[in-house]
Amino acid sequence: METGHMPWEKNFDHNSVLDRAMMLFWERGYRGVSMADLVEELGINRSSLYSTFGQKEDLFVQALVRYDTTHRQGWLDDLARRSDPVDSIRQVFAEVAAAPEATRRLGCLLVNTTLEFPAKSPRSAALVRQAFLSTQQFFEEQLLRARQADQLDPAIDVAGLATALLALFLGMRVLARAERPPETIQPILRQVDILLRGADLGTGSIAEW
Amino acid sequence: METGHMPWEKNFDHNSVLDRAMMLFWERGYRGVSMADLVEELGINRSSLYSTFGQKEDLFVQALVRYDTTHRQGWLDDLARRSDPVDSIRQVFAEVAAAPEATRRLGCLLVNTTLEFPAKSPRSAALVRQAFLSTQQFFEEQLLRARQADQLDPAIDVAGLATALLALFLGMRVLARAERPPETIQPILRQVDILLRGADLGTGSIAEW
DNA sequence: ATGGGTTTGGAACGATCGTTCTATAGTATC
DNA sequence: GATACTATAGAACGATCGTTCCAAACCCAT
Repeated sequence: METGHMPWEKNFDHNSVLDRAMMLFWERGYRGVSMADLVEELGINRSSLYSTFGQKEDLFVQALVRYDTTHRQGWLDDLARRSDPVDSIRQVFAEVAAAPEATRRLGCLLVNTTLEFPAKSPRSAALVRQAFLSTQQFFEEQLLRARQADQLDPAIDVAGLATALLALFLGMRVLARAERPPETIQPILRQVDILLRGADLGTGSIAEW
Repeated sequence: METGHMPWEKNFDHNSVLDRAMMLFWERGYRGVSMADLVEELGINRSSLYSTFGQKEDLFVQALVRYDTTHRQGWLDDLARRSDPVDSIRQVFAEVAAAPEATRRLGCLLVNTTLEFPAKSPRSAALVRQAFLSTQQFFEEQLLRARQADQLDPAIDVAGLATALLALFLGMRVLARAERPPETIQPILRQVDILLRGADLGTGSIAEW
């Protein structure tokens, strides 16, 4: 059969296969990808797929976890590391809005999953819930850091704004998945700025987009 | 067979059957409802189902249209008729947040559809796109009416704010579908108020929630 | 050279999918 | 009362679903 590897090690890279599976679920949704599709497009054998990743739902959960750690958590961590607290928040929206059409149209796997699963997979639901909470906490932490650095109107309700930012972010992802031209999403960025500036503060301390 | 009706008239009500089909799709998604489910839960015969509503996707599109006209357009029209322009906008968010758990958890069929369908059904995609646009226009119209009634800071970017409100609304529906306790959604209402109040206007002309 | 352990290829499983088809029940018209 | 027409009931279709199973291929250890 000519595999050219040790019989106890797989002849495919675990994470790269998982990444491709994640991509397929991202594009077509859980129910839109069949096991036959996975076997074909991952270039991995049916038996290997089951022996390494378990059932379809198991595989999906693993793909979802991987998405969460790399595309969400990793992304947010990068933003927080690279930018000011206020700018890191603005970057979240800016990067989604500025993403190339193909990427933007995928939306967010976590959001897509929420709306596709009708309480069927408790693990997925819990994962998504936790991811949303974590994103909200990201916003809240950045706002707190901004406040401490005097970059934020002290009158701002940090927790409340963090929730609204989360909702704006999720809504942006929905709009991106619908076939909206990018320029119709752009105005959201300015409204984020207004919220960050505070209700009654006409400050110029925040740089332009 | 004892049907007790004229052979040329159906023995079920078209719209009430369509409503129940819509409800099923709303709860479980397009792919989550099989034709067998529909036959069983609608109490209508398989053949009747096909002869009156066509194929599954046809039925879904009809259910989607019905949802759009009754639950979205009709709802928004009611709000606009019953309230001040500004209040009608606030009511949109207030009613979603205040809806009973069971209703809130359904989210919005149009939003759910967006994320479930990966460009598979062009009709559904077009419908959703149009519905989102119409909702955005609702916000914009109310804002314009508010401006004409001097209830709105003239400096506000009406079109931009309408887009942001749409995103906030969609995000709220996503959060509602995830298993969030209602009090975690509530803060969004205050942020909507802040946006409606304008970036640099500390007015008290807007009533409390 | 042989045997153990593991991946691989691909057939095959029952269940369910959306859809079609045939036979029957029922009421009008002629 | 025979005929035409339509809704109903339910069997049946092929296709595809997720999953399981088995034999062949492979490399190491002995």
